[in-house]
Amino acid sequence: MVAENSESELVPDAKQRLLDAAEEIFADYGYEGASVRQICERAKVNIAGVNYHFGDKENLYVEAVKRAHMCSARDMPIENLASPGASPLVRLEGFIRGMVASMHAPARPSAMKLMMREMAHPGKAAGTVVDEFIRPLAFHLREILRELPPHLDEPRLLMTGFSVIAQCLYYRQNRPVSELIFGREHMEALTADMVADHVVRFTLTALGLGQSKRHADDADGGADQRG
Amino acid sequence: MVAENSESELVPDAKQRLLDAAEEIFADYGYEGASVRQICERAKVNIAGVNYHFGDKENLYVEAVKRAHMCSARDMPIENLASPGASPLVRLEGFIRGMVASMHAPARPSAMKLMMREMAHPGKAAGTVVDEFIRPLAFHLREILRELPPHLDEPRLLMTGFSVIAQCLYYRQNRPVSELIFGREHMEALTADMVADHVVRFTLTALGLGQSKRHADDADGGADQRG
DNA sequence: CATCGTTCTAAACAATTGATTGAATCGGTC
DNA sequence: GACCGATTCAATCAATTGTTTAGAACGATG
Repeated sequence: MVAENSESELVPDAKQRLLDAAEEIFADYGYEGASVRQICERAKVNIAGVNYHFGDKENLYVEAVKRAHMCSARDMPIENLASPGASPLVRLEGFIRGMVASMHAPARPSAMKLMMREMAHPGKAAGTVVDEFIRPLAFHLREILRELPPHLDEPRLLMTGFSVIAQCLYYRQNRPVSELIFGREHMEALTADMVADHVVRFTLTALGLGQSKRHADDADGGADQRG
Repeated sequence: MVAENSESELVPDAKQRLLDAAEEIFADYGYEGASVRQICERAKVNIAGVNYHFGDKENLYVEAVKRAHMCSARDMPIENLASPGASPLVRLEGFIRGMVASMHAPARPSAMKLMMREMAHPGKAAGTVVDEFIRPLAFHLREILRELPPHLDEPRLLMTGFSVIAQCLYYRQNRPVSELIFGREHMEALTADMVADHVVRFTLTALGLGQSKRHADDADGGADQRG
């Protein structure tokens, strides 16, 4: 039997170390840009370890992506923020705020980077990630939008969801180029709360649910979540 | 002297063939994933040609990206659609429609793919592309938004521009994963005009410039541009 | 024809890649 | 201690990588 993990194990298992290192290296350099030697060096594991524990480089990549998406799924706004009894409006706001927050400061940055990289150019691990993580999130948002007052037909529902997700994803997908355009300091001045407030207001106003019961105009700053 | 190009030259120069091939291969497989042999094979050029004409692989990549951005800059909404005398509202609508159109069906797909790949993970060629192409576009949009009725402060101006660009970029950056989620047929049902109409309406409504002089509610379809 | 610079070609370069081998080491069980 | 499966190790594999070399082919000029 495999030793699993003894209770007083300060350093993780070699297999876990390989997954940790693979997550970082693959996230930074991509699949082709990363070498198994580089990964094994960071993981402090012999080169043959990747073949012993995972078979080959490709399978190590797939397993790293799978674990990355499982780790990133925890702080996503599908479970923790969506109180099923609340009104669709507050559920939409919760969805946006949760998504902006997890994009702005993910619990595991390298896991998020790796997942976004795989989503930008879907490979062998994309199907699993979409099935277990992305699609439920997208359907969850669509169900929220479906219940909202301006009842839309299906294509409009789809595009409205895209408009919401696009605004949230932008600050992660296009942060490097945005920093090149406007300077890093201008981008770092945009906190998660500012971005979330803007996206919520922009989206709700676009849906015609704007200044009804929302905060008046500007200068609120009452950020409750994200302790 | 270099031969440049004789007038009755049916097949492009070897240097041009290398750039064409590099554009496609780099766009499809990325910098590390592409090999100079693969590029030279498609370009029907000897392996040493890349070293003779460009020095090394990296410089070939940079030149390919530069040319790709110059080609893609032609059908972008900064010059052809922005009539400087028009009102900022119609200029914003023109900006959005032009950007959505060039994202939906770019004149050179591989050039667009290569440019987006470089922007996703900025490398040696990102600075040039940003300076000569992306930043003017972003500043152009910001100037339009600055003149619009709801006069915003700088951070809000920035985020509003991001909301606009994010919606346009989404359909190019996240098309593969969107097809995985909802199926290719549902994505292909979204024509460029539908997307442009939605983004224009969504954005103008969000800015409080909604149903004033725009088309009434739905079912218009009067797409003028894009002959 | 001879000479020059430009361009292309075949061949090989050293280096790195992912993958594999067989032996050594470790931790239990008999 | 002997045995066993699990794990790790150093060493090496064939293949591919980007790069370079020397020489041939080309066209123009003298």
